[in-house]
Amino acid sequence: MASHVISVRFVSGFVFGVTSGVAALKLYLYEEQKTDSGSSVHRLIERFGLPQTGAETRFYMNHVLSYDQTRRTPRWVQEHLSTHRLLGQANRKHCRFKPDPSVPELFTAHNEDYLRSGWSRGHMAPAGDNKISEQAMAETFYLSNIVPQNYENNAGFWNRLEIYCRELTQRFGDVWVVSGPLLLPQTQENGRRTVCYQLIGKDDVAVPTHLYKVILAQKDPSADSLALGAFVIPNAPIGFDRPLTEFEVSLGDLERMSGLTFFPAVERRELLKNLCEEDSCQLMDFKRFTLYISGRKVASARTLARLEKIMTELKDTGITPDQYLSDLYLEKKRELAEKEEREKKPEP
DNA sequence: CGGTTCCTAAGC
DNA sequence: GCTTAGGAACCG
Repeated sequence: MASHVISVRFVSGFVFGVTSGVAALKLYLYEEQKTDSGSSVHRLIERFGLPQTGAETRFYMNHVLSYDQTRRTPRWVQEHLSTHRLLGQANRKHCRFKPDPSVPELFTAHNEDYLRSGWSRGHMAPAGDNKISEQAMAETFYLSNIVPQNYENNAGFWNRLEIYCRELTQRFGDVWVVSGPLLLPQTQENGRRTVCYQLIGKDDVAVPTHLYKVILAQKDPSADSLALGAFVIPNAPIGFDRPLTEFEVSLGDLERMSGLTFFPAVERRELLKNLCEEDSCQLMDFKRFTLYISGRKVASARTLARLEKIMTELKDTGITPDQYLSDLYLEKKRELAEKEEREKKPEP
């Protein structure tokens, strides 16, 4: 009976996100008084309070997360992707990683923990999903949104997965994504199931063994058109020969691994379609990815020498520029030539 | 796009 | 004098 009331309180708190701790406490106490067993507990709580986990939901401009004060990482980060919000001029070069000011100093990670640790700072809500606003992008650089991530994985497979999520908005109107770290057990040689993970820095930031991503996509605003995919990605290099579907898991399996219930307000979960059946779930292949990265580099080139180096190195991989990159290159070349000519003239 | 490292100028 | 902030250069 009591557990039923508590679960209702939990769901309503999640859905509306406004149930304060005080209100929850009052409801809890009300239930206690009804069973006539809580008067001393009541006084205890009023006088000393109850332990706090810091796992409460934290709201930012374009993402929402729950922080894990034990691991100094998020436990989940949720965001909403739509075509218009992916447009904008916000630039990550103006952003800097830093401790989340809303996380108590005792429980926060610091940049020094990651420096020379062997692990990169991996976004859960990606910076690239927040080009619409400088502030929204800056908030994704709070370390509350960051986990220690393998360099190659971060720049490669995970990067391609994030790009795929953004591409999904072109075929589905709305995409919701939940991302986070996992500390999965491994079976030792003696057969014992054991959780083992590295801690880095003075703050003992936990290095996840895996990362997960849950993708919910909606083609049109009718409720039965939801498609969902859940993925568990090893925190290690993953080559272009490994398809995303290789890392797909059932939602139930991921929920058991993570201890989280995703999208709890979705009513008829059995009606959810499989994302990888509704869509390709194909990440960029090596050629397309290399062309894409070259395009980004060309766009950010500041000198003609740099520009030429980018194109030379591309051709060295055996990949010939497509029309888009060729046009981008020529435009950039013209722009930089003009700029360097202008800088040459006013010479003393 | 995802990152790091190096260098300089600002600021205490 | 030293530390910090931010831009430039570089790599996958």
